[in-house]
Amino acid sequence: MATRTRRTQRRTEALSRERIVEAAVELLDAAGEGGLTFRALTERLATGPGAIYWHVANKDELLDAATDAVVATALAAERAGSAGSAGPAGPAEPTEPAEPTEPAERTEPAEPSNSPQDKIRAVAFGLFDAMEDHPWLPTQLALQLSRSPWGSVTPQIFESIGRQVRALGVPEGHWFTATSALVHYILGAAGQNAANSATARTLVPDVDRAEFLDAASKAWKELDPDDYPFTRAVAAQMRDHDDREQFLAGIDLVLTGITALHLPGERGRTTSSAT
Amino acid sequence: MATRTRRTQRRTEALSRERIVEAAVELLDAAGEGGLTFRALTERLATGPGAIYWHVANKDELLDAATDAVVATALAAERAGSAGSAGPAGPAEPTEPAEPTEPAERTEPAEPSNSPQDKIRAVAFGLFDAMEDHPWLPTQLALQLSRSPWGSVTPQIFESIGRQVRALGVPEGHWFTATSALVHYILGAAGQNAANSATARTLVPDVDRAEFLDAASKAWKELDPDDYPFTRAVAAQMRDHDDREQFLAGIDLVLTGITALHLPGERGRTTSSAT
DNA sequence: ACCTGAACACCGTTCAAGT
DNA sequence: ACCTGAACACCGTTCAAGT
Repeated sequence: MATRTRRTQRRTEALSRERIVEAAVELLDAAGEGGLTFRALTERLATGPGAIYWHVANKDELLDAATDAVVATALAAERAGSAGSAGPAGPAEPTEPAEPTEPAERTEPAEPSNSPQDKIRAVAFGLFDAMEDHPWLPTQLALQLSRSPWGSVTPQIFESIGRQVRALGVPEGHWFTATSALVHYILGAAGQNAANSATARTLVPDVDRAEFLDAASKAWKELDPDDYPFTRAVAAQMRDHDDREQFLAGIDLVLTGITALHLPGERGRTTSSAT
Repeated sequence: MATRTRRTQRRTEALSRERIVEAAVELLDAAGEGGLTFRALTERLATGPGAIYWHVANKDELLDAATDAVVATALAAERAGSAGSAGPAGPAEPTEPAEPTEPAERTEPAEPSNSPQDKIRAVAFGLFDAMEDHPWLPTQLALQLSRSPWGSVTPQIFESIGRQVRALGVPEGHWFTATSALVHYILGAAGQNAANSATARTLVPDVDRAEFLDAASKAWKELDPDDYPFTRAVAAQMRDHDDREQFLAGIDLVLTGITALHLPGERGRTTSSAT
């Protein structure tokens, strides 16, 4: 009732950069890009703005730190999953069968084999999931990239993917190209997917994701037939696609390109595909 | 002299949505994301904010319109270059022997052949150049994608690439996957490159791009050897890479994956590579 | 129908002052 | 060294009023 929202929690731990970043992530998760405000932060942390500025230079730095933290967690979680080279790594990750339209016997690499390809897929899905959990992540990633292209986040992702590119046997001269291609595809596709999910949740909360894609598909079908013949033709495919399956197919496509172009001897072996 | 900046130009043409978007692009080009302000716009167009709001719902819509306009121009410019459809698709695609590691006799497809591959490269470089000319474009693209994933810009790019994927002979069932992979790579890689250029220009105006990459490369070499062995190893490659050559190599990599995976009969023919 | 411009609510950031 | 909180400059947006 009081117009003055009372401080939600007495400050138990001293203010610290870490605590501030943590609160920032919570605010972003709860209310999106617009939810992170120095005033909201101030209230949640039970301080004044000056206290925050003591630990953090400005809002951009805070956003970068939040982005860094979330990406680091995603990559660390993945690394743990494939950690012990020995570990049987548990049964088959029965998270959920997904069950999209029909096929997709397995959407993801069910058994975490230790091949470089599977590790790349694991890293990719780690980022994929992080973007679904934190819908603000793709945008912030793009913003940070434009602020400092080779800043703190890029090396993290680059390293995770690059190690596996090296393990694949790609000759050193092509490491940069191959890794860049993978990273660009992964960030782009995962981001697009996260945007879909977020829009489905936000714009039409009562409607599920399938219905959202259905609406988008219908919009595509109503495009000008002269200007957009291809997009119209592919509208149904867009509606019916399963995200994770599609994402995985794209990764395999890039992996196939890498092996075909840079591992002339082993075309057949590397990528799974239909087989 | 007067503290009040006099209206820079008497309004010659009536205010229109088109004129507003044009001014918005000019402001973005001149001063970046922060340069577009309703106050700046108001002054440049010699009006009040209310007039602008008569033609445009809000700032997001204006940014979307500016993004749309720039992308449309980029794609139209490319389309003009490769007009004819009659082409018998040429002999055996002697586009270029690739030969990555050192030479780069010519960075881009010099002669605009009519093969689908070359048209894809042309579209890609059209977007690449647009992002270099308009450093705010990658970020706005990402923002628009997160606002309305299948909005107005996506179909434009999707259509341009997708038509060529179809012309490539990719079976219909794979159109969506193949086109998505190409689009994600192109947007991601072009955006990263644009960020590099923009940072080189902005942060260190007196220093050229090569020196900027040199600095970034040095930063990579100083990363923790235990945590970042790959990134450190690839730092020199990052420093020495030629942007357009690299960009093209990535496109060819994805194209190779598409042909290898989806055109089983014609592995040799499509993408140039070493042959 | 189209435009004006004062006013409002909100935001990032600063800084003199406290402990 | 770390925190407080009032104050400042600026921004997107609204709206009663004009033509």
